[in-house]
Amino acid sequence: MDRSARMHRIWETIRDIPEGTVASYGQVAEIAGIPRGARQVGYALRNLPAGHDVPWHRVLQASGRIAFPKGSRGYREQRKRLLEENVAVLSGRVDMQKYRWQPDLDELLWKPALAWDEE
DNA sequence: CTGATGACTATAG
DNA sequence: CCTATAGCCATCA
Repeated sequence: MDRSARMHRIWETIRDIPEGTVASYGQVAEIAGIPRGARQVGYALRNLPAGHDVPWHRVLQASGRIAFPKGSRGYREQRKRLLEENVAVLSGRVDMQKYRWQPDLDELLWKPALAWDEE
């Protein structure tokens, strides 16, 4: 699997995160079929093409914190987008227990199945 | 090839 | 809560 395919797979996975829910970088990586690939998820997001429709703001650190430095432009933008879809952000943090995305069994099985074909 | 980097994570103090 | 540390791993210079 090359760099481009991996990034596309990550972006696709993030597109599946429903409005009003969130996921951690590590969770996105696992679902995308890239174990221990949290940093690669960060890399893929950093390289989003212009005009994308990827809901990047629904991806947070495992602790529920926004990855951008507090007060930075990205931080403010992400916080704003989360609040817009009713996800509470208190002190730069989201309650993961409450908002964590829980994929259907369908997605958990179907997605990895696609990954196997491309090895 | 080698070392530095980072939208990460878990653990310890 | 915060800093430090150690793993992690694809990219990049």
